[in-house]
Amino acid sequence: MPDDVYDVNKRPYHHGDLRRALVESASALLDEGGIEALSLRAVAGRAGVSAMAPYRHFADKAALLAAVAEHGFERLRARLGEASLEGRDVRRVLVAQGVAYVRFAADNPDLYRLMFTGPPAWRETDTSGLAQRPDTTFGLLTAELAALVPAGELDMAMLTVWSFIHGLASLVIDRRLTPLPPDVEALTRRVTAFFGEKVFGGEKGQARFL
Amino acid sequence: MPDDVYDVNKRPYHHGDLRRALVESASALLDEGGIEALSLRAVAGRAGVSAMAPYRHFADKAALLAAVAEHGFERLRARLGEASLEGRDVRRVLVAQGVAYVRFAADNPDLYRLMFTGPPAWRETDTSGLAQRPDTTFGLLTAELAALVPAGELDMAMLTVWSFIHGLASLVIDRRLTPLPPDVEALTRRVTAFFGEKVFGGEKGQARFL
DNA sequence: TGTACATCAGTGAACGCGCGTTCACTGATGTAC
DNA sequence: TGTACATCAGTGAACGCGCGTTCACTGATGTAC
Repeated sequence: MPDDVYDVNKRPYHHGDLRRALVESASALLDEGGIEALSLRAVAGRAGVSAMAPYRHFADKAALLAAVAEHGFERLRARLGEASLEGRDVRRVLVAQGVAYVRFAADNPDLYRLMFTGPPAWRETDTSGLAQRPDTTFGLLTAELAALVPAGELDMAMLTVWSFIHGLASLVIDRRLTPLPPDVEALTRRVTAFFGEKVFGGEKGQARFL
Repeated sequence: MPDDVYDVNKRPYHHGDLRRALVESASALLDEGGIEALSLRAVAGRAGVSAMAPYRHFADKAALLAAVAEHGFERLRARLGEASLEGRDVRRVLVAQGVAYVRFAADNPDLYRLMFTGPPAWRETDTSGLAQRPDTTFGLLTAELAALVPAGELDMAMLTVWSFIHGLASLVIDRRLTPLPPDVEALTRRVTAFFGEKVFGGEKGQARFL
């Protein structure tokens, strides 16, 4: 009989990095079965751990969901960061970020819903830290705007941009565009460019793009 | 002892208009306790009827929810219709409709979420009839656009407007604007006017509004 | 280096709950003759 | 006008399920001396 030391299948009693593993299990479950598949027991089971183990790392289910959402924002931020490298033309970057934003939502619809709408229990909670810190998602998306609009319009422009892209992403993942266009990404590119041209195209006398 | 005929509290065995009563009970529960409070049993109970009675009128819970959402779209459509009477200036009407739209969402957040996102079970279902018939909500909101944009841009303009206003409404009801502005309605008016001016303000040589 | 012991990170059984839905039923209504 | 009977619209008990969470526990680890 092999000693336990040599039994690869024998998991150590202590996991080592269970918190991270739980967040990843939860994200995977969300991806595969949607928010309904995301039960605490399923998350624990997928991480190879008993149903009670998560309580060592999270106060309750809501706390785990918050960590999943936070992880989602990190991933979205990374995508937007990549998009901002697509050239030096500010308008082109904005379109690239818009496309990346909608693509992220389309690739992770249930995660995106969790990030923004969350479970009903969050309604009264302050979850502002998740999305609005200026160095995070929203900030990245709108950091370029300062170069395009007068200072006095910056707040309005930021809110306009965010509303537009969030609305577009939401309509796409909730299947509210009918008939669903065959190429969502091409549509996103077109409408984002249209929006950008209208809102920023004529500013400061610069040439329109696209 | 009074005869049953004289007992006002004695409900007749047959309800008479239970279907409508159930939709109204469900809407009220949604308003009071959110989507989590909307169980089939609670809906039946509030209508003063046994837990099984709804099955005479709806195939299952999802069918009841669909009826509630449909009712919501009717109410939203009525609000937008009223807003369109606020004058003859097309841009002014568009702003009024935008404000009415966001106000509807803010007044009925859980209903609005049900209408657009719905329960997970709807994800694969075709619910397009709810929102996209051209004579309904979306159509009302964008019917005015034809006067403002070239025919070739109409599709893009409609999608832009809808994305913007749906995104704004969603951010408001999901509390994603921090700090929450003290007067959401004033903010809505400002940003909608800003959006309208940017997107339609310079078209066809007409003067900008607001 | 060895040992005692506090602390940490898991286990596993069980509880209580509300849910959607099934089942077999009964009271009320409408209609053919 | 009366009656038989099909159909409609409700009742009420019960089922099975998965859930989040509680409880008391045990194995593993780190540290003071």
